[in-house]
Amino acid sequence: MSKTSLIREAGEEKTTSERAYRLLREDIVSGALAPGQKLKIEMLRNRYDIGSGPLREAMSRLAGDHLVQILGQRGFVVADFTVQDAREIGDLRKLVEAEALSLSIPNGDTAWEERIITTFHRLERLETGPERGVEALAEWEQLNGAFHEALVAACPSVWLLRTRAGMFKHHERFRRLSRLRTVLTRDIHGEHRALMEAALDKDVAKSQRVIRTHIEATTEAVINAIKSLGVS
Amino acid sequence: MSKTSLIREAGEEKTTSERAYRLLREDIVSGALAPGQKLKIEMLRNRYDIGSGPLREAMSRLAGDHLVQILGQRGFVVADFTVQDAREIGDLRKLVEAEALSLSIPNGDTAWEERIITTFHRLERLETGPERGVEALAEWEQLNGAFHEALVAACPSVWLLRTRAGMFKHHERFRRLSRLRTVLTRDIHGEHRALMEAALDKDVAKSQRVIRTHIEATTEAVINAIKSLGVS
DNA sequence: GTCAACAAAAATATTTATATTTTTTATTTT
DNA sequence: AAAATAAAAAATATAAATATTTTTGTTGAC
Repeated sequence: MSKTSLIREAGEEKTTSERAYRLLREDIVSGALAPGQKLKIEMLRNRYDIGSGPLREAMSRLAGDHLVQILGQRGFVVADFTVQDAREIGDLRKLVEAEALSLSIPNGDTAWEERIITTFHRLERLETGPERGVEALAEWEQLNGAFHEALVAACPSVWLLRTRAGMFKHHERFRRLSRLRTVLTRDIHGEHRALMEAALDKDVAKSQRVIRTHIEATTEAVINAIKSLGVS
Repeated sequence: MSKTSLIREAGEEKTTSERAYRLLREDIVSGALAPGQKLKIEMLRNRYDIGSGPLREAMSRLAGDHLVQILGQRGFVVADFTVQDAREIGDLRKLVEAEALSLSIPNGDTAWEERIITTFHRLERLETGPERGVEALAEWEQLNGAFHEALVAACPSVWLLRTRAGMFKHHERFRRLSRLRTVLTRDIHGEHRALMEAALDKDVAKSQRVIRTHIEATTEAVINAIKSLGVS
């Protein structure tokens, strides 16, 4: 079985473990593997055509990311979450992202500004364009993530960025859930514009205010969505 | 070979993977496995008498904690660190621990206060007692960790506490390094006392000031120690 | 003689396959 | 209904096979 060549063609990943990690992570964040669901080795082997070794390694790594929980001698489950988790992660994201932004702004050069403008326009095109359905969700998520990342990209602390990215990724699990259910009454596009303008003005205090409000609003929307779904 | 019974006698851990995780983590944090060192499977198998499967799982998990780095098809290494890392982790710890403390204080009950007092006194006994050598280092580290944890224990956000614990643990790698080399000119004991008093007074603003100063001082000491060691 | 290019060998990492242990489920007995 | 037992399923660990990287040694050009 020449899996090797196939992997190499795909391009990036050097090992089966890495592929398993990426695939599992995607399926957990997207919700394809539901919170609380048991991750049976047998099932996953069929699903991805990957042996138990690499799968176990991938799940161990995901446990470090708090996306998978290890149950003693009883296997792995997708990490469950509650309304409380959504609130906590939102608050922590607020704390960390505001800090990262305040360090990024005074450090931002022309390339940083251009990246913000570019990612903003891509996002704008999708947000103000013709209404599209659920298929646009993954795309919006991608562009939204790129915009937020562009804002903090000039922050010199990789540990701060790493922590921010972790919280953002976790929040994505919730955001996806909420967008499937709620009509977006918020003016997200306007919030994004305000964010961009404050950053390009190099107004740290205002940027922090805006991002905090933005994340708070997102968190509230997510929490309402979760509650309406009847999740604990 | 009846390893099982041995594990069970030891008590806690249900799987070999978990034991491997604990052992490796200890050896990395303590410095027994040096930063940048290659973690060859063969070597680790001899060292711990554990098979490659569990070892690889443990290292994958440690990669999630950023204590181990995965090198494509070329194995694992102990995560290296620089002066820059020490500063960033210190700053992040400052941000997160001050926030956790400010949420803990208004939430603290009598048991919380008693725990702070208890852990402080244990630490005080060691810090003001007869001068001891390097053997007391691990003990001091343990008591210091317990005191800091007691302070934030009433914080209701598990995600915040989790992040704080991660940064604290990372900082421990640096702290150990610094204590091996530098004479402690700082009045750490006094800082700890000020910290306890501000917390028990339920003075959030003062507590935050004190903890920030305390962490800053620790970070500076660590950075000087690293520089004197000639680490990049 | 030194350096680079190449090929073979060794070392190492990774994966799969197999064996063992543990947990869960079903069945029977008290 | 509760406890005990047996059977099945699942998780975990070991050992063997496979693939990759690194090292070593050789050849040939300059």
